Amino acid sequence: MKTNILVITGPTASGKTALGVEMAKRLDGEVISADSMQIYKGMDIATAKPTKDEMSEVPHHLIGFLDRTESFSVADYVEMANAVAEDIISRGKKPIIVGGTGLYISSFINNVQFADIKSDESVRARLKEEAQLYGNEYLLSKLSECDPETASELHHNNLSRVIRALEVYEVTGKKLSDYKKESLSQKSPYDFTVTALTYTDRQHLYDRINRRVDIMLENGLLDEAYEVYKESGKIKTAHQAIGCKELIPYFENTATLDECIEKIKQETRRYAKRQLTWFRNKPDVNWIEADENSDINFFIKKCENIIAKQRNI
RNA sequence: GCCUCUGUAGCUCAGUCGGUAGAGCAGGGGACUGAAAAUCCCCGUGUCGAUGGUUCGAUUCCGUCCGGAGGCA
Repeated sequence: MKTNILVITGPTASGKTALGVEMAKRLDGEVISADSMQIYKGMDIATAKPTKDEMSEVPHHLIGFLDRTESFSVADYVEMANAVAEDIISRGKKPIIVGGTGLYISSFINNVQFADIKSDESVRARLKEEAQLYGNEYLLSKLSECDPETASELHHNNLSRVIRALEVYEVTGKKLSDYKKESLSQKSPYDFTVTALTYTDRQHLYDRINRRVDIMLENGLLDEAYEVYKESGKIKTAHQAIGCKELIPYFENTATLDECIEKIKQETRRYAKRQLTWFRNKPDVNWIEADENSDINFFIKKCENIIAKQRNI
């Protein structure tokens, strides 16, 4: 019988982390984080990592293991998450996926087999230059000649995706659309029970976000962001973290602190909206809908009810 | 008290030489296979401050009233 893995997701600041810890305690499990920013060392406040207490109560994996100067990708994530899950199960424990990076979670659930095509910076740079010289439309039309299927799904302004598709074709001679089909050939060895937290009234979520940003500042976000700012030249992907990049204008004296704080809040709200969009239209998501009065016990109860309907968890 | 300016989308403002209006921002929806906390796409009906008048027709012109800003005493 397949192992059933519990997944806890939802927008940022919805309460995933705390629920993950509680469910791990109840199921004798360990948490596998699914968060593209918590993988990095440092940035503990900005990425709202679980606290030291939470991590000592329950083992957490794939958090804070990578230097900020390193780059990372979904393919790396799926590979590592698979290895960790296998290890946890071999020790007789339950893996629980907790996080808000939709692409990572979906790729793990669908057991996407990423082919061994690393990104080629020189090819990317050249394509980017071509786009600047001849326009985005030109690059997309170039893609539609070698990979019409992918091209038809992309907008010419979505340069990074157009470039990636062209890069794949140039480096391997094979279409990205074909790779995609092949990548879904193997079903996951696990079953999944996906739960997603949300709030009946979006404003409640936004209130939580605004409050959490204020707390982050009280906890020393400024110092942490400054550390990241100092090494910004060396950082490849970690600089995208919300809560760090928005403070740069403040450090460079081109905006006030208040303006930057507002920006952090706004970007976080928008991020939450995108996360909701990601999961809203995915099949088999069990939504846990909270209101302003819901506490951790409410989430635990709902989650347990959902699990109770599964046979193999 | 008098004079001038001003009141249009949640906010900042265009505009209609009279035929019920449009940008930016905010916000909402969507996509998503190697940077994903990223990247990209789509979405603008609102008693045009209130009330009378002129007119076939007023948010637009005129009168009055109520907000707001400035100037003179």
